[in-house]
Amino acid sequence: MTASRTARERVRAELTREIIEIARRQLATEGAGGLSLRAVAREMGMVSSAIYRYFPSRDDLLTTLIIDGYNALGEAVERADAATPEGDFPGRWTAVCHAVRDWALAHPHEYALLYGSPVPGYQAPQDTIGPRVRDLVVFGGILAAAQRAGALGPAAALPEAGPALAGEAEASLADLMPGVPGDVLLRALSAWTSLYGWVSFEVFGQFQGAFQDNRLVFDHSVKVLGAMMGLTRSG
Amino acid sequence: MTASRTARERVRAELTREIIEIARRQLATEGAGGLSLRAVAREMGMVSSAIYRYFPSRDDLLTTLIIDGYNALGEAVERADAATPEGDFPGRWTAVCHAVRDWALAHPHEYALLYGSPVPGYQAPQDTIGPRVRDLVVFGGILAAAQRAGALGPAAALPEAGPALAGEAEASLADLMPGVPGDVLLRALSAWTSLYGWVSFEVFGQFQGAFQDNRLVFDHSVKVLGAMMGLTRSG
DNA sequence: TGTACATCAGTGAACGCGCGTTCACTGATGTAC
DNA sequence: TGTACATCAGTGAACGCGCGTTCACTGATGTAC
Repeated sequence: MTASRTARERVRAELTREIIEIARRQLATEGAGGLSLRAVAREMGMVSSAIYRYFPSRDDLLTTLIIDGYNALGEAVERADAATPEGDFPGRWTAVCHAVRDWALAHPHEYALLYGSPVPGYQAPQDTIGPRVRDLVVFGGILAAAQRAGALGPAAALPEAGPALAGEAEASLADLMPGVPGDVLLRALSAWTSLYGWVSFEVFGQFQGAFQDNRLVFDHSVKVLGAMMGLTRSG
Repeated sequence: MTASRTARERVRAELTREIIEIARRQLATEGAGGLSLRAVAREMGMVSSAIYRYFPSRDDLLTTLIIDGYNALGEAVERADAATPEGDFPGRWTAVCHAVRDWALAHPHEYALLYGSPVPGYQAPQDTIGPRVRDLVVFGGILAAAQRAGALGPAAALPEAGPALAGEAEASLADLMPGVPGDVLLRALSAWTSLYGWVSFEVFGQFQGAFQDNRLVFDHSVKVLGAMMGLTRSG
């Protein structure tokens, strides 16, 4: 009977979903490395070996979580982009950024799984590649569309921070960088996060051979950031 | 005898160093979470409990490694800065960036320990705060000095990438962002790494209350990056 | 509709492993007189 | 310089824990005639 076969399969799908859900929750409390099949089984009220009816190994469960994570982040980014008027390219970029940040803050351990230290002993299989770049694809789409629309020019004048924001930046960073105006401090912060963002991407394997010579690209990137901060020579 | 007391103490200091050294090496092969007192003891040719004569617990050893890591990175950054002519502020910034990247690539697991996912169950004690900001202090010093020297103006015109670099960027990213000039692609890459750098800092606890309202600061930062990319409205 | 067989989910015990930490101990090294 | 005592490093056994994975099994669910 197709109906009854579907019944069994439906239970199976249901339990599989439940396992993933519990695993995700455990990730959130124990952290990336502490994911344990036995703990999942315990919470399911199953004996530990029963999990193997659903996932052939711990790594497969981890892979599923990773793929789901990239997809969740990707969907959030896609939704944020789609909700912004098509021609408002700066707005779309901003929306994407907020989507990434909001999702990450709401799912810190999943974010860590995707963009933090690689899980020791775990090698991501091919299946993760597609979902992994979903956010990038959105970003790329925005840039490409802006280019087609003629809305991608040379760097524009950077927006000034309001006095409130500049004041907060000065209050936070005055001891580290005395005398530097808040506006510059904020740009410096962007440069700093860009530096560590790059290095983390590279060290944690997010780039994996994207460029022939990472160092050259990095070097240029850093010089752009220096100019963005407004640094010039003296003496 | 002061001499003999020093002898015993010298052995102690020596072995302590050796434990740290082995632990650091293990970090490099096993990853951050896989650091094990027993494994260290094994490699020392000691019984596992003997380690407790040197470190009261696993977390203390971890703390030592973290502090040493921040200090090593900080020293590398300080050296790079000091080796650049004082008035060459863009050069100093660039040198600092390369120092961070070089150190991270040379010590990926230590970098992961410092800037990757937080180690589950580990709470960094107060002692780490000083070493943690050594690199930032250097950066702050450069900016503050540039300010005093009048070498910190409004954002300068961003440097163009040479044709070789632009070509490589286009080759790498053409499928994601078709039609976008290489020069813009490179700026976009900086913006992208800045986004994820920020989010990682915030999620992984590097900011811990630096600003009253992270979201506002982030929002401004993102708009600066949008302008840097040259995004404008259309339609 | 009813029966014989095949498929599959879940059980329970076991294997072999590694971990952090405690504790009573031995024996060497250092100290005080 | 020599002896009695205190300090300290390292030992070895043990506690109690959790892990991933395998395997022969029971019993329920689905399938074919």
